[in-house]
Amino acid sequence: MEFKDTKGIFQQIADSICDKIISGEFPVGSKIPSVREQASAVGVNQNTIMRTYMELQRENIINNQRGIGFFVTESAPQQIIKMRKEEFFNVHLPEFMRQVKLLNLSKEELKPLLDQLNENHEDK
Amino acid sequence: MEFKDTKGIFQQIADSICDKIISGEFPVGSKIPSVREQASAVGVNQNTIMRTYMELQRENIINNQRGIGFFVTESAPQQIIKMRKEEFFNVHLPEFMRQVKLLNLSKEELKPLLDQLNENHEDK
Amino acid sequence: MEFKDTKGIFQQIADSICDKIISGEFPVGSKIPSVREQASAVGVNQNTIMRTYMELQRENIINNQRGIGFFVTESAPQQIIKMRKEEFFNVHLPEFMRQVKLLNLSKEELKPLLDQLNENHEDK
Amino acid sequence: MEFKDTKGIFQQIADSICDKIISGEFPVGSKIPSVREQASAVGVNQNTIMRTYMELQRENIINNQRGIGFFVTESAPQQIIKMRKEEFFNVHLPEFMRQVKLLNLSKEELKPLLDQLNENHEDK
DNA sequence: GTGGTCTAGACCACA
DNA sequence: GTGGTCTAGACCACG
Repeated sequence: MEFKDTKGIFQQIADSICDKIISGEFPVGSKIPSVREQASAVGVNQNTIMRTYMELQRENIINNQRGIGFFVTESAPQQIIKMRKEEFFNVHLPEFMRQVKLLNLSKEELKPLLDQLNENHEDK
Repeated sequence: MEFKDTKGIFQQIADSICDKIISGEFPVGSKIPSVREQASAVGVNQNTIMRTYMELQRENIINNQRGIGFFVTESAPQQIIKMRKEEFFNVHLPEFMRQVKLLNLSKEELKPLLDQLNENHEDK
Repeated sequence: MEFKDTKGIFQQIADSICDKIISGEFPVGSKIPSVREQASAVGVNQNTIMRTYMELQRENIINNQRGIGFFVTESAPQQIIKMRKEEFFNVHLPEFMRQVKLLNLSKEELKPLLDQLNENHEDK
Repeated sequence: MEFKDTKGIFQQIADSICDKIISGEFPVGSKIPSVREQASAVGVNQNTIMRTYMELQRENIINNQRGIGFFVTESAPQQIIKMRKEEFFNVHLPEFMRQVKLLNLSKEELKPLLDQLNENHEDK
């Protein structure tokens, strides 16, 4: 049996920032909130935010212009989407299907999800 | 912003035992593996298993006959399914749909899931 | 801080036998129930009863006539009462008074106890 | 026959903390000693204290502010007193009266207790 | 510094 | 053999 490691708070914050990048809320090249702003916004210690930003910088998702702030890199959205899709198909989807099977859920019960899929399809 | 606390190993083991209860591998009234057996089976310390079992006992999913072992209670499967469904519809499904939307996934990409749903439907 | 050790099951059974000796239910010289009887009566393993009896024998409260059974000794009641009074005044009474003080209980609330005391007095 | 389970050290520590809460030594809202402090203070392992605190938290007697410490809840004193009174009248008092009867104790012998009661009465 | 989890190993009471 | 408690010591995330 393998155990999943903890998803630290800093990771969860990083995820939410990535969400905003791929949803367009933080466009390529834009400045993301400062450490202080972010810290008070999510009610967390500045150290934790700093660690989040450092991590994102290491992954080339943001970069730092000293004294000014952190900015979304050119390649950020592609990178994030690639990582997310991998994670989705390797982890979330299988786990979701396991639950669906275990609870023996019907199409009826998952109607909202099916509707969602139809909308996505239309976008293309 | 709310943060999910770490899912400790003991919790993950509890979940896997619950899985086995609702899948019928551990029927109502049956004895589940002893603390020591379970510990060596999953490669974990006895204390960790003990904590798992105590937790499940507090939730009336298993009970204890001193010197003999832990047994699956009558009400265990219903309770677990109830809890799981709540968690599914309140947490997992919304999160799953959020991902599906964010990654703009098509029906095509989720074909395995749709097949799964069709099978479940037929069982009924 | 000092911690009280466990009162084992065998001890609790011994106590209940002593109760019956000083209350007259098991008079001096009488035969107490056999290990097997006692075991099935209190729903406990025979080993546990055996240990109880051995303990009581060591304290000269009962003695053993091989092949016949265990009998209440001449000195048993005095011994027990002496031990009990010591324990009562050194342990139970102080603890009881502590609770009474902590919960700030009134005479009214302890009326049953006071009545009990009056009855005892009359007996003398 | 029912057997009382061992009162573990962690339980005894919990009781002593409850004592301090209802006696006013740990007022509502105040921080109780940290796990490490308490552990070294009572000469016990940290895990044992941790278990004590977790138990008290489950009963809503204390709550936790991450990284800061455990604090006495608003409702703690009422809860504790309620529980204690129940236990007193259902368990301790009957047992005490049983002892008093069995040992045929007189008012004279329980004078300290009666004095205690008079003091409590005056407080009201 | 705080809580929180885990390991390794011991010892106990009970069946 | 079973559960159950405790110790000693380590490591983590968070403030």
